[in-house]
Amino acid sequence: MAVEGTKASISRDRILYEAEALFAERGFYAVTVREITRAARCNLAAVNYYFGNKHNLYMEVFRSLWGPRAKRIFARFESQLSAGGEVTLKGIVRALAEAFIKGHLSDEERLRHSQLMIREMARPTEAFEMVIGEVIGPFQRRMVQLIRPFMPEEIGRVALLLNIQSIISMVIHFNFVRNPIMRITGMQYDDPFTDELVEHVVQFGLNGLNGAGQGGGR
Amino acid sequence: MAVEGTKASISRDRILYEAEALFAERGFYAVTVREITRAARCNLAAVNYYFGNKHNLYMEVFRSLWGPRAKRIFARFESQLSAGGEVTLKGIVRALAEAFIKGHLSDEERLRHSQLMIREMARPTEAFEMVIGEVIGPFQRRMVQLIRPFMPEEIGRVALLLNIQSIISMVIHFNFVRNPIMRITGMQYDDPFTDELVEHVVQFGLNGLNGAGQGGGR
DNA sequence: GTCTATAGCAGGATAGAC
DNA sequence: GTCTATCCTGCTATAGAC
Repeated sequence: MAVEGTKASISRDRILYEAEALFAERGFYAVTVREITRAARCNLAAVNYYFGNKHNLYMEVFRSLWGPRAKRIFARFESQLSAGGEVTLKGIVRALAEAFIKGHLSDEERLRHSQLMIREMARPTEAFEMVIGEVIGPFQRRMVQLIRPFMPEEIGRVALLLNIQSIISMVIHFNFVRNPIMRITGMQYDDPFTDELVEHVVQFGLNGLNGAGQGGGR
Repeated sequence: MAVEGTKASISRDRILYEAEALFAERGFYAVTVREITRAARCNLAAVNYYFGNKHNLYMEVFRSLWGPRAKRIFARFESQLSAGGEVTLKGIVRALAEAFIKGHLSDEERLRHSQLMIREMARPTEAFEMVIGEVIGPFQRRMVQLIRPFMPEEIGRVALLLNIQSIISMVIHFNFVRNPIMRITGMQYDDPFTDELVEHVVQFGLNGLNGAGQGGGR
């Protein structure tokens, strides 16, 4: 609303930014207003001044940071999709994997984004309606539209959705469950490894999709 | 240690049971000792009497409920695996999917089990060492041992682990992220639907695995 | 082993100076 | 818009009666 970057909004922005990081990392209840204001290098009273209370701050994180970022990721997915000329199943899966695992965000920001989303999926709050209504729902519908032409005619609606969810489960998993993944594989989440992750998701997901509706081989 | 079911241990057991349900559903910080003791129909002081403090109670949930249950699930997986005679790749994936999605636990208990595990994976506490050292690690090694023979000779260690993790990502996803799944598919987690989930995971996972190391089709 | 009562403290929220 | 000081609730943990 207000002009970005004015003196008036600097503290407010820092609070939002730090609050998102902390909520993503540890969840609403584990984070205190004192921590947030300390991280944002401002006063304890600032959260109440700008957002009324802690809960409103949480909601505002979704409205003004998470939501717009999700839209940027979606836009990126679409532009990569149409950049490759003809749309193939492989191109769709690759665009999805890259949007979630690599994308144009910093590694830290992408992790934060996934964590907030998964927290809402696992334990919905008021933000869930926004997350599913404005982001997950539309994305899901778009994926159905994209993938349907590559699936057998007779595939059911639910079966199609489960296929899409399975691809999504991988990208979520590899983003969110980093600790055990690093521990088990011994890898760090650096560029070569995330490249390998994308390649893996594309290959595994494509083969999974290609087998849809045929009862599975071997 | 003490004889199960004696008067002496009834309150303690109820606290453990209710604490696990609450911690799984909402996480350590969102749950209060008051809630736990209210749910267990005993006094506020009981948590400190039996467990010293709230944190020890959390750890005890993992030691005496979660850990043993994980071992039962593992045993179930093994027995189903050997029950089918010859071990096939499909048999392995099916045993895994059934152990996590159906299994012999009640639906509520399985959900609880997954939720606690994922909380630790996403945000490790002291319980993480136990979870990964005694459960996830051994299971992962067993899966490597089982699946390796079906993979191309030249497949790398990390590639193999990513394939295994991808199967696991699906069963975790379909267990944990129920809210959006139900919302999106319009399905309830009843028997027919979990059957469909198992079939889907088996088929999608099998196709994903069968394509491993070949660079993806189409 | 279970209870009541309460200490002690950390948290969210507010009042009011600057 | 930002700060300090403070209120008050609700929490964990403990003391001590039964």
